[in-house]
This record gives sequence, C-alpha cells and structure tokens, in this order.
Amino acid sequence: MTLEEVARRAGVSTATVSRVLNNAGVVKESTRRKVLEACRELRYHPNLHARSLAGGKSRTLGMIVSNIQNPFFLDIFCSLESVAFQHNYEVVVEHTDYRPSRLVAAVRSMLGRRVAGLAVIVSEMEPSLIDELSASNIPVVFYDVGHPARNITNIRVRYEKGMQRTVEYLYSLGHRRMAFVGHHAGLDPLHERLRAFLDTMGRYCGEVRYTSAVSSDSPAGGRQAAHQLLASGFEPTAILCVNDFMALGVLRELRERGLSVPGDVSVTGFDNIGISEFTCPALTTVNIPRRRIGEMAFEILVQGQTATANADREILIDPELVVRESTGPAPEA
Amino acid sequence: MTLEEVARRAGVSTATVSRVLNNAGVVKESTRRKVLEACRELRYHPNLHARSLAGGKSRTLGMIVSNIQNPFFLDIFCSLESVAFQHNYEVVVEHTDYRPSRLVAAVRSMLGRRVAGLAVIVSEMEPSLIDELSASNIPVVFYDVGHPARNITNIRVRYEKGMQRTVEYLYSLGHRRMAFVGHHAGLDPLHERLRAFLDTMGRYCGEVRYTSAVSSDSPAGGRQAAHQLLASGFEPTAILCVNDFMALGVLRELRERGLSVPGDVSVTGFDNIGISEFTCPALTTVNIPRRRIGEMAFEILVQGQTATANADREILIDPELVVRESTGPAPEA
DNA sequence: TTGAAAGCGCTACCAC
DNA sequence: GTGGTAGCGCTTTCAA
Repeated sequence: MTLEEVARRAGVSTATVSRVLNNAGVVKESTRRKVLEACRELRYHPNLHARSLAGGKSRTLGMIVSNIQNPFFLDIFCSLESVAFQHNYEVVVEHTDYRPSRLVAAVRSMLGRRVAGLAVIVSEMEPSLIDELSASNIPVVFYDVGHPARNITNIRVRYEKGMQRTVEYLYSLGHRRMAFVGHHAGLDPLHERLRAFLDTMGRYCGEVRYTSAVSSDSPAGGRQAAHQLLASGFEPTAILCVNDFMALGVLRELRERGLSVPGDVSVTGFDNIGISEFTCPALTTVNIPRRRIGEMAFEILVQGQTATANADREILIDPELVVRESTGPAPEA
Repeated sequence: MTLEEVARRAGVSTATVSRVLNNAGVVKESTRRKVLEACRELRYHPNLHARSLAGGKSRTLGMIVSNIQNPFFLDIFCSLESVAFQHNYEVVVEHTDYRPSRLVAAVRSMLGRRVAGLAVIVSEMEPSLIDELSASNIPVVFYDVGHPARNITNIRVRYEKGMQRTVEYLYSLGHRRMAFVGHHAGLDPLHERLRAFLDTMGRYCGEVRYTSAVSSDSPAGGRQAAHQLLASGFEPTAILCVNDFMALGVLRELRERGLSVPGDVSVTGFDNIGISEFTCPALTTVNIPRRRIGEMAFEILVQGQTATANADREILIDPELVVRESTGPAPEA
C-alpha cells in the first residue's frame, strides 16, 4: 500500500495526498475528504522510513540505558517518553546490560536511525564514543558519564554528597562497622559511588571499619552480596547499597537470616525508586529526581538549541537523603 | 554523510560500499579494507531508513504493552528482546497506559514502521484492530486479547484456573471473607480475572462473603484500594490481587494498619514477578511464564511462517499457584 | 488548489 | 570483482 495507490484511488496526485496527511498547505475540503476515505478503504499506513528519508527530519529521540529492569532507568525513560509524547515525539530505547560493546552498538544504531536527539543514561563508557557523538552533531545528553562538548550536555549527580550525608547520618547513629554493596566493580561512575564511600570512610580513619561486596544489579544480586558479606564474618551494623534495586535483596537476605532491620542492621539505598517506599521496612535512601532528569533531557535535546554557552553544558544535581524506616541506632550504641 | 561520499572517498562505487557493509557478494580484500577505512574516517553511519526503504525488509519487531512500569510487561519485553537480539533482530516497544486510543495509535505507528512482526500484550482492546492487523498481513501475536486469524496467533492464560485454585486454596485455609483488588474495571481481560473471581465465589454461594476494590495498576494503586477496602468496614481475611504489582501496595497498607500478613489477613498476587519473592512476607501468587511467553512470541513472529494450521493459532497457558508466606489459615478458623 | 518531478540514501539487479 | 542504475515511498519545490 503506497501513497501512489491512494492517490490513484482518490483521483488526485501524490502531492495532494501528502498534503492531506500532513495537514500541510491548503486542500479543498472535498478533496481532503476523498483522500481520507481512500486511505481508510485501502487501510493505508504511511511508510515511516520513506517519510524520514524524504523529509530529512525526525521526531524520534533515542535513549540508551544500562539496565532497563532497574526502575531507576525505567523511570527516567518513562519521564522522557511522557514529555516527548506530549510534544508529539517518540522515543526508542535500547539497553546495554552494562556492556561497553553494547553501548557502542546502541549508539551506532541510534545514529543510523537519525534520531533527533540522544539521551545516554548509562554507567559504562567507551571513550571513543564522545568523539563519535560530538562529530555526529545531534544533541546529546549524557548522564553520569561522558564530557560536555559542543552538542553534548552533561547531567551528573553529586554522589559524594549523597554518600557523605548517608555515612554521616549513620555515624551519628553510632554505626562503626559499615559495608557497601555494589555491582560491576569495573565501571567508572559506579566506582565513583564506591569511591565516595571509601573517601568518606577515610575521614573516620580508624574509627569506622568497613568492607564491600559486589554482585549483579538486581534484587537477587543484592541478596547474594549480602549473603557473601554476612558469610565473611564481618558483622556490619549498617549496609549501604549502591542503589535501591539491590537493597531489596539485601533486606530480604537479612530477614532470612533472622536479622532485624533496623534493629540489628541498618540498610540504605540510593535513587529513591517508587517501590523503596513499599519495602518492609520502608527504605532509607538518597533521592535522585528521575522525573526531572527525564524532563531536562527533553528540554536539552529538543529545545536546547538556544543554550549554546558551554557553561550550561554541565548540570549538577545534589541528591538528598530520605530517611525512612530501614535505619536506626547502631545496636551496640 | 552518505554512501556516495564514502564511495567517492574510497574510490569505488556505491554498490561496492554497500556490498562491504552488508557482507554480501564478493569483494577483494584490499578494496574492502579501503572502504572500511573510508567509513571510519568519515564517521559514516548508514541511514537505516534508507536501508529499510530500499531493502523492503525489516529486522525490527514491534511490541505494545499496557503498562511498561509493571514488571509483568517489562519482563515479557526483556525476554522477547533478548531472543530477538540473539537472532540479530531489534524490538521497539510502545505502551498504551491501558487506553484503547493509544493502542490504536501504537498499532498504526508499528505498521508505519513496517515491523517484521508485532506482539500486542495489552489488556485493553479496540475491535477494529483485529481487522486492521489481519489485513496488514504481518505476523501478529496477541496476548490476552484479540482473536486468532490467518496471521494472528493468540496466547492466553486461563485465568479462571489460576483464580479458582487460589480461591480453593484460601477456602481450604478457612477463609470466608475475601476481597478482590483490581484495576481498570472496564477492560475485558481484566474483567475476566474479576469474573473468574466472582464465578468461583458463586460456587461457594452463601458460604463466602466477598467484595472488591479498584484503583490504578501500581503499588500506590494497590495501597489505595486496600485502604478503601478496609475503610468500608468489610473485614476480609484474604485479599486477592489482580497482580503482584498492586499486591505490593496492599501489603504495605496492611502493615501500616498494624494488620499482620498472613496472621490477620492473607494476600495473594498474580504473575509471579521477580520482586514478589522479595516482599515481606514473600508473596503467594500465580505464576505466569513470562520468559516463555516472550520466547514463544519470537518464534511465532519470526519462524512462525511454517505453522499455518489455524489450530495452532491459539495457545493456552495454565498458570500455577506458587505458595509462599503471605497466605495462611484464616484468623478465626 | 493541484500536479509534475526531483530528490532523500540505500539495495539489488544486470552488465562489464 | 566492480560499476551503473532503477527503484523503495515519501516530501517538497516549482509551475500551472
């Protein structure tokens, strides 16, 4: 089914059909009606590839995330998608499973689609990408990774701040043995969270003992990490998780072991995903404004042509601690 | 950046560049190298729209879901995506927010993309769609809704079975006051779950009292529904949720109210999503094999050309009860 | 208000 | 092995 067949059926030219379908130019009401009817009868669906090719422009945004199963990423996607939808854009999402090679492939694929803008919300990185993207000339938003450039805006969260506040808070509650649960040790931005943890620990040198464990980014991973942690004999009074998703599993493992939270062990997450409020006990965490990040991404990608000052090319977010029920005084305090 | 520029730079024809890029036909190793280098230097990314247009075929599958935030849908997407990826296909996903109008738009959009196959995993429906899709001639898989047709395969879960087993199980534990928590009362397949509940209730006529509440498909919705339920004065000893996602909220509300699960109230979900195992207490639910559904969808869409018998066009899944910790004897039993 | 026709960037077929 | 070239289905001037 093509434009031409519709045109023939309606007894007009393809140009006219195109005008009708795009509400462009002026078309006599009667012909418009004829065209629309022909479309219906023929069950015509315009070929979007042809449209993009001919039109040269695109109303599609791309988004790449590390792990779409983690609500943190999913929420940002939904937020972006929602604003985009309101503005008559669509967004296609791809995920990398934290693998740099898949990141590269995903970026290529997005560039091949000629997306109008690309949001890269990932934890892994491949240095060559920033050159490739910067050369591509399409608006790009990086979250967590990458560097600002002509067409690249950076959004990053000050993890150190969040981590620091969390540690200070726990310290003030008397905790002196803390453990960090993370995932994918090799990745930079995650390393950043771990480093933030270690740095903060450094300040209490001697005073606070600590360790860390690593597994996959999932509740099951969190559970496994907690298991490992507990089996090691190190008896933390507080476990800080790299994110809420893993914290779910940590909570579960603790319960399984008969340890009460926060009675025996305090637990903190990071991100403040929706379900962190529905865990038992409700999770103390660090809020990252995912909705806002999605909205910002849209603004930057679509309306960002205005702001060209490189000064605006880096956006910093200060996360804030959200105290709920999973943290309390250290047992021995 | 176009094929032609690459060809010029490499000193060959566009045909040759195309061959190299698609590993098609035979190309001398030296020219192949030249072409590849030109691509690299020029940072060339083939225009996928042009490719689809010219090639006529597509390695993209489409998937439409009602609520991508609900892990049930997300899991099926991930499963499909994963098999697809292994076979060098991609899948684009769109979500409808349970709105028939968005379903129609999503289908149109997918048809416009000329996807190689379409999986429609939704709870809402628009009757005209099945005609439209059946005319489109692309392989389609419907889950829960729609009817089999020449190019349409149906996967459906026998909710009645799952619901029935759940009710029987609860009944055997002494429960005589049950409540159903659902969402989007108007939708057919959901109605189906509710009806399954009501039907089963009917069997115990007089013996079991029951009611139901409705809210949005989210933990917050579940919480609200539970709130409403409890405020009504009806004191259920068991709450059956339309899915696990909402059950999360129900569990939370109960805890908030100081009601113990399963001591005071038993709770069941449906779907057996990953986190249902991580709730507190772990959720008794009905398993729906999401991974398998995603895999089946792929097989049907991509390899399904073989099976043409209409007999194969409907696949039934019997869900099974997974008993965990959120259910127990009725308090007064 | 409408039509003719020149591309958009690529694939695929047919020559050489 | 490689090049020429006719489309793929649509948008978009430019004329009429």
